Amino acid sequence: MNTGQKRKTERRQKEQLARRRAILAAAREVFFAKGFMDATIDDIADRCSLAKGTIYLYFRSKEDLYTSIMAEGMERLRREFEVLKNLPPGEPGLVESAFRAYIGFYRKNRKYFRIMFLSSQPDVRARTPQEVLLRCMETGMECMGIVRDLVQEGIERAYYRKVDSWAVANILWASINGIIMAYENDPIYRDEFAGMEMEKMLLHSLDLVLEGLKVKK
Amino acid sequence: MNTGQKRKTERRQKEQLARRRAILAAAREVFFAKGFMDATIDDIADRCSLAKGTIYLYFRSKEDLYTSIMAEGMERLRREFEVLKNLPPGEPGLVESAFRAYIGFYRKNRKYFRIMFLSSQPDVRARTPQEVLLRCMETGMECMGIVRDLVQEGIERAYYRKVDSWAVANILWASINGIIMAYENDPIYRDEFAGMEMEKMLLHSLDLVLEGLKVKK
Amino acid sequence: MNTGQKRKTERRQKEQLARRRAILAAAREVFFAKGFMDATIDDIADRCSLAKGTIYLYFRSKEDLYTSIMAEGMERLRREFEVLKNLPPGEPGLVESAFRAYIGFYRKNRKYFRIMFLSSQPDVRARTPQEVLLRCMETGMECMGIVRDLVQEGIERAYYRKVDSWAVANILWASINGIIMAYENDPIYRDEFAGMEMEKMLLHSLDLVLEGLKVKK
Amino acid sequence: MNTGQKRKTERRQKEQLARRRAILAAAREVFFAKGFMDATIDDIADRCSLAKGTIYLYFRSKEDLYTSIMAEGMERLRREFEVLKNLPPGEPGLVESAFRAYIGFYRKNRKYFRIMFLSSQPDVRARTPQEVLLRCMETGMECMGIVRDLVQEGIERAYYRKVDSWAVANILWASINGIIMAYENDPIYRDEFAGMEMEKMLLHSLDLVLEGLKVKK
DNA sequence: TATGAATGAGGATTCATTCAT
DNA sequence: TATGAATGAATCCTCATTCAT
Repeated sequence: MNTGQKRKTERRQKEQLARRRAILAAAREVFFAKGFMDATIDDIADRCSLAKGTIYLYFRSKEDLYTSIMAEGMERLRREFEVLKNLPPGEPGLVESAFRAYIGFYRKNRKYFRIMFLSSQPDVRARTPQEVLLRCMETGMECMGIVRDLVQEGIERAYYRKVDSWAVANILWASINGIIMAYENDPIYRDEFAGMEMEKMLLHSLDLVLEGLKVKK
Repeated sequence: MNTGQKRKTERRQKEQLARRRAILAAAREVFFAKGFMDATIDDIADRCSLAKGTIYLYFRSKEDLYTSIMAEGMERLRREFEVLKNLPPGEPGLVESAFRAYIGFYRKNRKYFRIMFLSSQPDVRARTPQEVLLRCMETGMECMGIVRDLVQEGIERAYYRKVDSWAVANILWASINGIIMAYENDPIYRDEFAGMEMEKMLLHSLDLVLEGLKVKK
Repeated sequence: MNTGQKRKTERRQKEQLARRRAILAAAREVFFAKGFMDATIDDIADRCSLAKGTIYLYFRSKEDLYTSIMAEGMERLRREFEVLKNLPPGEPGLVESAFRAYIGFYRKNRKYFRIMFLSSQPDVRARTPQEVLLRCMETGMECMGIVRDLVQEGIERAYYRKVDSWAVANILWASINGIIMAYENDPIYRDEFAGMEMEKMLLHSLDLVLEGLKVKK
Repeated sequence: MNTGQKRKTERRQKEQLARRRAILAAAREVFFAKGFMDATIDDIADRCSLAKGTIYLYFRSKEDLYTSIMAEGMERLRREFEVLKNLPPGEPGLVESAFRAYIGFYRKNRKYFRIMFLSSQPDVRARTPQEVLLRCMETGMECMGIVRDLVQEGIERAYYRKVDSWAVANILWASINGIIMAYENDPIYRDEFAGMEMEKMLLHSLDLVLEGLKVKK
């Protein structure tokens, strides 16, 4: 009630938030490095110099931690795409911007990918609460919605052929994911096999799809 | 030495092969249903009515079993693509045929997908022998090589623009994987979100890319 | 020193007592409901809306709390029996009165029974300070002493045979406990098996023993 | 099928039984000494020189072990009482024989008592499968049924008053339990307080009840 | 005095792998 | 070769207790 107490509470909340963040940071590193199965709570506790029990004051379980990282990644993605909403409409090249935004997101958050999009093993799924999966999917849908709108606008302005803009958004999305996944799946893929930098491959892909979208003269 | 012994040996080898197949079949079912982490050797032994110890006479470890399934899937894929080699060259629509071959493969081997392409978690990777990963990748490359040749031929016959045929093969491949993955990742995706059957989405994607490949008049 | 301070101290002491009682009340409910093993200090702290640390300002340990409840029960029992001391001596039926007093106590304090008489598991014992066990036993002895006196009086007035009055007191006591325990041990016992209300069974028992005590004509 | 195999199987079964017994023996000692809460699977494994995991090949859980001991005790009790069924009917003193049988059982199986009759804490109950509790109760009922029959016979032969023989059986049973419990609850009880050996006390109790049963002349 | 965050020892259970028969 | 009993390392989570504020 009085200001002293209020301050105290505030500081405590700040500390709690900081602690939570520290744990999440540790968990991120450990999960990124080892995956769900091989990561241990001890690893995480050690890395943030807290007692094992403390982790459980902030997160209910190993799964809870894992899905928190998933949600974190999705939130980052959402933020990256928010920017696109504020682009001046009507210009050509907006789809390309979206594409580049996604690439940018990937570049900045490589490690999240495995956790966000590649966790489809039944064992991992079994441990992920439906609710979290749904929230992740919704975020993805939201981002794809933005892409769809951009495509739709291009169609309306006669830059693009009359295609199903929602499908195109999905396809663009999936293509990027597929390419990233191929590269991520094996570090040697890039140089030895694909013979091309991932980014160059992604731009190739963009070019191909955009070309396919264009109205023919 | 004598024919009797030979026969005996032959029969024994046959039995061994059958045993090995039975174990693989059991492992397939179990891994498909539960994923690597949640599957147990007991599950597999029970399902093929063999003793746990017997499994270890045929496979070195749980990982060995898992990667054998991976290799199995790859082999199936290779066989599916072999057909494409024998198509009469020069006709248009060959790329589409390859695309459809891949879709066909997926339709017949849905469950292999997770194991073949989605096993990129570091924990699973850590347990997969490099050698197996390489073999899988080679098979993939081989298949993509076929697609590349088809694209290349299209370019030479002036059906397609002069693009990097290897990149296009990779992109086609990745797009399909990306789309399948999106659908596989969540069964509710299809109806609730994408609003479209996976196959229709795949064909959309093919259309888009092919359109992007075509020479403009 | 001055009256102001004194009042302050008094109020503080009152508050402390109230706090202590609140904690005991919470502990009672929790121990009654869950037993020692499954009860947690958190449960207790939550139920009395105090911080976990506060509990430790009033009680040394979980065991301390538990044994305090034991002592509490014994104190209630003692109070119930105090009444018997003031009964007009010499009348017949005094033993029956004692018996009924005990039943009355049980009826009012059912939940204490488990804690008072059934805590003989070595694990619970190991955590109970000798001193508390002794105090409990002394209280029990005191109450049995009253019963013994009543029996003794009956003998002297030639209502009863010349038996060991102390043994009889013990036996009466044990019989009641045994019967109550049988019923308490399983709620289904009463209806399904014993085919009789506990109280009726207790009175049967009293009747049998009293009959055994009576001088034969 | 062939004799060799059969023998093998037989021996294996024998070994398994022996192992199971060894584990039970170890568990008995540990549970007797420490109670459920303080006993650990490690204790038990150590005591029978087996690996912890081996325990779980024979028993599903710590609870399963505990209740197996309970059942064991009940089985011993049943066997002790079986003898009574074969007593020549019609003689006086049969009830006394039953009483003595129970005392004999107790003397031989002291440690089972805590586990059989004193496990009424809600926490212990919560971990005991209903089914086991029921089976235990049934065995108890069966034994009491024998006592009831003996009482009934006494009534029919006019040795005893016309009382509810089932209630008397229950009361006899409960009295013994109550007395044993009092002594068991604290080893110092016997000498310091009751001033009498438990067995003497039990016989006192028997005397009292029998006297109460007798027909008065 | 009251708080409640932090601690970390402790224990049940699982399961891949081995090995005696 | 086939068996399946035995192993024991590995790990998640709980909770009584402490202590800085």
